[in-house]
Amino acid sequence: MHTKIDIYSELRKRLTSNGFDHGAKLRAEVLRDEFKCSASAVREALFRLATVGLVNFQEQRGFRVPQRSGQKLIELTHMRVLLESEGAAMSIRNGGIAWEARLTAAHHKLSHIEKRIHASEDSSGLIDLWFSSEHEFHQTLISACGSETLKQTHSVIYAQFRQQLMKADRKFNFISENIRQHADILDAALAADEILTRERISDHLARHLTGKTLED
Amino acid sequence: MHTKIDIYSELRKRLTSNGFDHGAKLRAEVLRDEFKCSASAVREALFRLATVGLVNFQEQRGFRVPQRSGQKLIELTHMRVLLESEGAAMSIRNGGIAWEARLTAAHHKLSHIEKRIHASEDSSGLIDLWFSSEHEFHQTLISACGSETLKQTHSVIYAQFRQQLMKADRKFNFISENIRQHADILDAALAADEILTRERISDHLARHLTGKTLED
DNA sequence: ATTCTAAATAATTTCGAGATTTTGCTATAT
DNA sequence: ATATAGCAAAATCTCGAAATTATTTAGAAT
Repeated sequence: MHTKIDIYSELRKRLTSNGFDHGAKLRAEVLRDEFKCSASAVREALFRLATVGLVNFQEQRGFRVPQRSGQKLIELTHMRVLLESEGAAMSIRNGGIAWEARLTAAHHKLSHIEKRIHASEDSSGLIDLWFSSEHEFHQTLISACGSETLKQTHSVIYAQFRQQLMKADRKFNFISENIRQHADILDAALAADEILTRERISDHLARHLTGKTLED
Repeated sequence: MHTKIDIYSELRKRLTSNGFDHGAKLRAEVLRDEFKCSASAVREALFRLATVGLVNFQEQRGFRVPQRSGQKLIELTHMRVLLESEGAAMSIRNGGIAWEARLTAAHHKLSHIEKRIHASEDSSGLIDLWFSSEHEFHQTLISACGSETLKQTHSVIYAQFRQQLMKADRKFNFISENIRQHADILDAALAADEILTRERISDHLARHLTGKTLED
């Protein structure tokens, strides 16, 4: 038996990691079987997901997974740059040793996984691990900013960003560039150089501003 | 008879304009009478409001209006500065004549109301008008930024900001300072001076960063 | 062949009753 | 007096069936 929160998190996970196709219809009456609960419970979860942008809802027409869109990815990337730059700058000012330690740890973990992906032929088993480690690194970057509001907003935007890329990011052609960029961000942050950190976050995300990342 | 969207918007309006006390309990079984509908319909609306931060929800403990909090107001103000500065700068670059015209119009309307409030003894009849005009001016400021995502995020943050202030802003002690600040923002925006516009938006909102605006 | 209409089918939304959980009250013991 | 346990009342949550609305299909007319 699944609890209400399980339904929400399970759906959220699928919506951000290739569990549904873009544009797919999400019928409560169908999903209820998987979760062994009523349609209303699923419906409620879908509603909540709709207000954080991971599901589209239309009156009398049900729920759908948002379509892929180059414009949307550009906007989400822009928001990420805005929020992460600001959050990282604030963390540099307020974070102290504890934050630096957490950031170093998060980078160490991410870096290890990225190197394994870079080395191996078949990286399919490492995808989920990379997604969560990449998320953790970027989350840690802003974790000492002192604003719950900024962190919550970032988490909403990040999930939508991930959803747009759930198909595209699976080939890891970008991985060697990424390894360097993550290290560069870490260095700038540890050097407490706000301007440089902002620049490097911006550079890191720049490849999503070309409108090319969604092409298959 | 009320439709579902009416329930949502009516509750949203009350939650941002002194319709409920801070911390008040929101019982679906009670509110159903006002809307002449089932508790489930109200419950659904409350859920949706919870995910945009206008209502707090706790499992098995129902819904509440968020408490006032100096820290939260500071964070929301900071987010407004971040989003409005960026949105205004982008609008300056992309907006063109049409945007300038809309901004001038919005300012004209707001300015007219602010002067009436400044002059009159009893401004209570003008409160709602001022709220909506002030909102419209700030919304217009970022309206040509080209990013739906930024505009939607701003609208969520703005609503929460307004909710924090729904009691406090009713005395209008700040109004004469505000008249000048809005005019200054308009001037800088029309002069296409991005840096100055950013500064003036920041100055305009600065009084909410002191933690004093919530005191009665 | 195409367009329009109407019936049939399918999907979505509303609703209130029953099940579950929390909260408030009272009695008892320390 | 304070704390605890048990009981009663109230609030919340779940669910499936009924009502509403959308979509598809089939038939008729241009």
